[in-house]
Amino acid sequence: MSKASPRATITDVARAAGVAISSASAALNDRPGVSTETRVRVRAVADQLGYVPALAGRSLASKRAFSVGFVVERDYDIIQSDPFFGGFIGGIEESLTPRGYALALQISQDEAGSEARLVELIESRRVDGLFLDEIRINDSRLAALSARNAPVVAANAPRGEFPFPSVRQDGTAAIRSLVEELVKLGHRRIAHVTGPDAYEHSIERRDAWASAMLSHGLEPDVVIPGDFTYEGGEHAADLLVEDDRGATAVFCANDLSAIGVMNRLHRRGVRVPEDISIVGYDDISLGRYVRPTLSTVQTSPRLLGTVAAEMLLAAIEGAKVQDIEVAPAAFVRRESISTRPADVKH
Amino acid sequence: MSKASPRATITDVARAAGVAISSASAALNDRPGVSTETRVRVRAVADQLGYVPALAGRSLASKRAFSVGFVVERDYDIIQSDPFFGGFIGGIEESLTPRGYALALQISQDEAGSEARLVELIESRRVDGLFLDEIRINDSRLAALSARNAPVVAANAPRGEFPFPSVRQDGTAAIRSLVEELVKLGHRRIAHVTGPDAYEHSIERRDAWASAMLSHGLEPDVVIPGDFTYEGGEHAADLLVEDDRGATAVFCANDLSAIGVMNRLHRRGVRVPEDISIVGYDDISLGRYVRPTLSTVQTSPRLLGTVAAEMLLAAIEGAKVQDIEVAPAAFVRRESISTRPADVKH
DNA sequence: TTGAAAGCGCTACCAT
DNA sequence: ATGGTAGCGCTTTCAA
Repeated sequence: MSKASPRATITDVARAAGVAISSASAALNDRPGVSTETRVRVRAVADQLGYVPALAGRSLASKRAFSVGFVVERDYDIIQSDPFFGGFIGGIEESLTPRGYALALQISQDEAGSEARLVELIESRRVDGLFLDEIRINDSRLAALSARNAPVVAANAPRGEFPFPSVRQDGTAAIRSLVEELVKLGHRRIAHVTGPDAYEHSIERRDAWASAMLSHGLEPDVVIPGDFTYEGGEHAADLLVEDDRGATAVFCANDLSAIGVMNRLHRRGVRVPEDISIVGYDDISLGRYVRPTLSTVQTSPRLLGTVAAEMLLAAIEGAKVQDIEVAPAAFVRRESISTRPADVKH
Repeated sequence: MSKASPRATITDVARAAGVAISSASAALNDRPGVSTETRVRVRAVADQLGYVPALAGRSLASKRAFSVGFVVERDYDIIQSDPFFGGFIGGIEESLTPRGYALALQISQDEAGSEARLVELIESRRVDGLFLDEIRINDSRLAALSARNAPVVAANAPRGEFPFPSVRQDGTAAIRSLVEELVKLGHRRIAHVTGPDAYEHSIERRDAWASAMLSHGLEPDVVIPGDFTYEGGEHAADLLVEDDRGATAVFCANDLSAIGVMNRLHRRGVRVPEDISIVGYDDISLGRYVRPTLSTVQTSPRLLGTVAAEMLLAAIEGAKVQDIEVAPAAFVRRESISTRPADVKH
């Protein structure tokens, strides 16, 4: 191939096929009103010319961007170790590509920035719709986007009042069975290392833990603040060791902090699981690479992404989209839990 | 705000400001030929109307998509644990956003698919340019993209003949100093767990290791095939244990496989670093979360992303872009290495 | 400095 | 079934 031959346009195709532009368009897009013969001829000419429709033209005429946006709100350096991110995006892509849609991915460090990026994406009509995850209590993105009538699909939005359709994966059942498992192993004091209070899913996990504890007649009182990071887990471990309520098991709001807890306990001479049992949440691959391997709640970010993308495309096409609940997360027992140490009294 | 008020266009702005569309356009884009007074008035009207230029219009008229593409070639489930991915994308984003560009991210499972996606992105003019990483020997993407005159910037392309500009981070110096460090600790047999032969960077790391070994008068003969995965590392550990050449240290082509090696050795009763020292490559965060913490070569994916994006934008604007070399990767010593076990003879 | 108008590539409507 | 044509929202000449 020689120098930058300007790409063939639909006009070229029409001319070469000896038909009107409108017929060429109809033929290429499987619209009715074209004879089979014409359709075939146009197609042949089109791919002989290597014709690929230009997005900008389609976009301008059809008033659709053929892309959807996702803004990841993370510290640049933390994205690496993010559990949800990769899987969710992979899932999104999986539904998007066959439909000719692309994903515009943006990254933002903070809440204000991420809202600004979302608004910018939608207002510049760079995207036809948006994904939202990690919903905050009083999340300001919600009002900003509903005011603009943006098609939006959320992942794991809180139940109840919520302005957009959401795909959800229930984790409460898994949390209940994890508590039950620990109780069976003799544990009575099961602590919880939380996520940041600002997030709906932090609260949800905490509530699920608390209610499971209560249903076993146990007091959900050992609550250690965490922040979903490894370092937050390390700090939580320190607090736990200094705590005098003698927790023998800990349920952490995510795997990364659970691993922080685990490693810190180890460094301080506390044995896992002999002295303290640990359970995380997410099932990041890392959990299988640490020693002891981490018991956790297995979630399905990729599936959530696939479903979310399907929902969003439907919403963009004007359909009334219902919430979808995927199969609930499941408790996965690995090495990090065992029976309550014999010498602990209650 | 009420229902879907159609967004203001430049025509609305021009009319409201009482000027021609062309003047409004010039005023809004800082082009000369507009009086300060007009400029001010147009701007005022524009943001009173909440005007945001529509991408499709700009795109069609200016023949630019204002986005660039990146196709990640990964198994959907592996993306999660990918070290390079997140940082690189974060860096790209960092340079893109201030310039009004967005990133179109695609994911592909295999080589053929990823080439198809790249071609599709560029031919549909959905993007103005592309990033390439993980270059293969005889990478078919190269010809496909140069034939199409696509602006492309690669990350860590092989030195020598290469059709596109590349940002690179040298790792050979770090590998040399890692070998030197191990030699100082008394090691003589330093094995290498490779990446897949198909990748240029696998070869590069292996060559660097071999040449460092030779410069110390050591034979680079213990080469164990790996594939950059955790499981590949586990398998390599098995091979290593069964190998009779008595390696006392291993340099793995990446951190993930190094951690696989480490955990597997541990399970098989080989102590790290007492019996065998281990070094990885990448410096993924995970390396600091395992026990012992992993010695490694620290790379800078985010910086590579930032620089690559700057280069790509320049290339898109027609500039002749030179290769850029960022500060070399550095060897980071952590707990996974120590002196050669006393009982090993050579 | 300003305005008018052409045209980017496509879709969609309306005649024929 | 087919062709002509009016835009979509913007940039960019070119006259005035």
